[in-house]
Amino acid sequence: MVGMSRPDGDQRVALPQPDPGVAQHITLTGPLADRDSWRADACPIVAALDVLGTRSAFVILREAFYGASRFEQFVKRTQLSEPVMATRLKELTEVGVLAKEPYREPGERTRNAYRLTEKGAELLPALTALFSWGSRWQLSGPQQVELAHADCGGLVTSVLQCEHGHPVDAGAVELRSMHRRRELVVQGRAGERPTRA
Amino acid sequence: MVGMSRPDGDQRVALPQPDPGVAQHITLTGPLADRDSWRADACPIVAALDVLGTRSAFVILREAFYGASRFEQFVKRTQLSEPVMATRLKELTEVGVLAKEPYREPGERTRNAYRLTEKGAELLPALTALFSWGSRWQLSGPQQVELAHADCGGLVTSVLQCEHGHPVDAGAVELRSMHRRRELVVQGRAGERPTRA
DNA sequence: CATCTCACTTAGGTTTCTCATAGCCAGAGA
DNA sequence: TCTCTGGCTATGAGAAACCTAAGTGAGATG
Repeated sequence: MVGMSRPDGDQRVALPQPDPGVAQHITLTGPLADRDSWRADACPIVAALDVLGTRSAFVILREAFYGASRFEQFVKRTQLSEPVMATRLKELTEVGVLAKEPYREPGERTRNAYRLTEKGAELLPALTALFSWGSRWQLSGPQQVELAHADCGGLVTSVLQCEHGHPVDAGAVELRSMHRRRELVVQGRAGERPTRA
Repeated sequence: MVGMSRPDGDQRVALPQPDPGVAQHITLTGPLADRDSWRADACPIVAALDVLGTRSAFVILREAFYGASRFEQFVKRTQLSEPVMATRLKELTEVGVLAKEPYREPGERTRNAYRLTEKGAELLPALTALFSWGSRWQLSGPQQVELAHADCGGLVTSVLQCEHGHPVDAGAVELRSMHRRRELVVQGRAGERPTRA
């Protein structure tokens, strides 16, 4: 997808000179410490990409967050073809990221709207993270958009935080195997679906 | 990529019954309010996907964050083929997400290590967000992994925050066009690369 | 010099994503 | 009943992402 064709105005620019790599990484703990002793068979990132692994899925999600709900809107606003749109909407509905909701305009027949479910809505941090990164490192020039906090006007980004509300530095992230922690459930808002533990 | 073939143990499971879509979306402001009046030509998400739009790129990044740096490690740990690895590493290096760094083991010839640059390291929130989402909504069963805060042991996720440190609710996000805000630069740590404005 | 290994490259083929074009069908309006 | 429209579906083709298998080439080791 690197040379991914984009139909419209391309304004990609090489922005910064990258530093010779000096970056912290995640610490592997316990039985995971020896990376060559295990395989990432159940990788959550890959599992997520099984659902959103296409450009079209991301773009459709973007428009869903921008407020689109009807087939026609999705097609027009994403510039994707109708066949792709139909396929993707069906898939995203099947996996529960979108939900069909019949609606009827006066003098029209019943049609389906596609709305984000809670599962879909929870993709916002992922989309936002890509948005911020792309904005900072890949785009330049005018005509840019940004995400702002309605309350204070500040730029919105996606940051690492632990369930106790601490800001988490990249160097302070550990990967560990999850052995049925039943006690650490905190901060789960009521009505949440599959709260682990 | 939805039916994306995965070489190893697949343990995808249908977890929750999605609700009939009722989710807040982002508010479009100013000239962007009428979504049909503009095209998302310079979409930062698409720009990001131009770089990481493949499964292999994500998986390579994952392993980079897990500590891999050598060609052989990347191949073994990602289960990707050598041709794909060579191509992807070159591309990721070219766009500045990874940087080559020559190293030499005693009794070996000089080889290249690939390390995350700052640009690459800043993808952690995006990877983490996908990680959390995939873990919560797509995976189940044992053998799962999770990200924890080294300091307190709490689960790490990616959350929305504005530049003033406020937690941002999904309903409080606005999309606006960015007209050269030179004043609002806050919180920029020294040494940061392309701080806007 | 011959051999080995690691880091790639080349060649060939399959699957998936995408597009454009052309239907199809349900229901409203004439 | 005929037509129009919006929401899909079907078909066929090109590009891209992957794979396996088989090189290549630089620098150690024997």
